[in-house]
Amino acid sequence: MTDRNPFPDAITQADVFSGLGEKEVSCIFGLGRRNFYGPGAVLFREGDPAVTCYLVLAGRLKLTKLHEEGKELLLRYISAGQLAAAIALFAGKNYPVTAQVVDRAEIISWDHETMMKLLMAHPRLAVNMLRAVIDRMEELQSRHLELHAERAEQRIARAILRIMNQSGRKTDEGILIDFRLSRRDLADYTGTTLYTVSRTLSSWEKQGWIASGRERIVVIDPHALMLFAERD
Amino acid sequence: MTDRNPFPDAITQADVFSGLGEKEVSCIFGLGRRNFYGPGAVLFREGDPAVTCYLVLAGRLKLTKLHEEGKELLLRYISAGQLAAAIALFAGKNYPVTAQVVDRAEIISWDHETMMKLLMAHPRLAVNMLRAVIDRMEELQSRHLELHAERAEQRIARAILRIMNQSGRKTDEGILIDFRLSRRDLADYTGTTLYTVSRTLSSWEKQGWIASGRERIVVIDPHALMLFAERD
DNA sequence: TCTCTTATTTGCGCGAGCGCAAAGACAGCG
DNA sequence: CGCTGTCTTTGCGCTCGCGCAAATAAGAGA
Repeated sequence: MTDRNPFPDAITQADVFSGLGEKEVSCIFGLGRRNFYGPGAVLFREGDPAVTCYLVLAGRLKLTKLHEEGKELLLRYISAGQLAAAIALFAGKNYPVTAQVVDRAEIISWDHETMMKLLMAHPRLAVNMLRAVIDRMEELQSRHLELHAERAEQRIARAILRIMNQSGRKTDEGILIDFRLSRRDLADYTGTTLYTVSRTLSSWEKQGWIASGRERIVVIDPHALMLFAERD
Repeated sequence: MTDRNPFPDAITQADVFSGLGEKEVSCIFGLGRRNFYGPGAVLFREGDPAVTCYLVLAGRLKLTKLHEEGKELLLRYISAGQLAAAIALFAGKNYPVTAQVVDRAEIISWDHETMMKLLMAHPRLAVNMLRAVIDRMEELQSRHLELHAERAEQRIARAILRIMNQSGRKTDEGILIDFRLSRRDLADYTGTTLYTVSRTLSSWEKQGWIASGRERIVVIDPHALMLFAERD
């Protein structure tokens, strides 16, 4: 993120750009708008007309879907190199989710017409996006199955392992999950409640599998969690 | 489906082909293989290497995902004009679901390399597929939210309404759901059990909202079901 | 350092709906 | 027309985990 290297390799080589030439990528980037957002900022809200697609350059978003007063579902986190709101390609749609910044984030965005022209000009880009969406579809299908078939504690275990794999940072204590993650977030992500998550984490902490503080989790024994998630 | 009109308008004008010329469509069709399948036939099984994409010309498929002995989730039905297994575009993947024929079905299929070439040659096709996948993603997200936030009976109401809208046929009794749909299927679709579905349908039958028999449901009062699904 | 706010823990009771079991209904087939 | 397998119904008990309430802990800001 220095001035000399405005688009780090990690981004220009993001999955959505694989197979595209350097020139094509910089042309695509040139048509987008870059912005910074602080923690808690809302990129778009569920129900708003979908007019803009986003690519996260740095930081992290969370996508949520609302249901009545207070109840919400945390659908997924979007981290650097990933797209959000592919839906905005298609005119006349509304965002089906709300996107909120977790950490401070840098984001590039394209409006609907621009992105559609880019897709028609670069079939490879369309195919890459198709792949990204299909991958997410698969993940969501798996979580849907878990929600249907597994007990609350197992879903919590899987959620922690999934988030750990995506965003874990190794420390001498164990694998630290590197952003604010409250009991409430985990509950919204796993389809349980704050209370159940808290009770479960407490019991794992007593067993020495994890260490946890306020909005902070360190996984000490991932293997134990895996076994727990897999067992009948 | 006469000899003179091997691909009826309903199919050649399917959403995935919108915006493509007649010549392009017939070229795409020419590269596929057509087949008939009987009820219960399995097109592909979860975990098999994904090598072929399918488009349903007539009939109906169901996509399911397995979890342990006997437990399964019914992800969605695929009816005429819809694609299945877009995942097969990408080498080295496995089918994440099982596809089974419900009624007798006619299906056209393309292997992985062919479809990938078609996508690169016809960006419009790629964009249409992207749209189809995104639409399904949205539907799955909504169902995921329901599974998380609503009680079993409300989810069953929504499921019946959704299936009714997709496949209802008007009769003098009410709106008939036009294919074999067992209590077990509904349970797998809504994430409940056969028992809960049976109890719920019985109670609605007593209220006169529906009529039901073995693997058969007629919706008499859709409005009552809607109100029931929406209420807190 | 003190205060205020927000996150977390834990006890307790309750209700939705799961799941077994057994009986009843219906379709298909010879 | 009766047999057989499958689908459906319904009673009953039990468990998971929700959800309130109240206490406690941990940051954030002045």
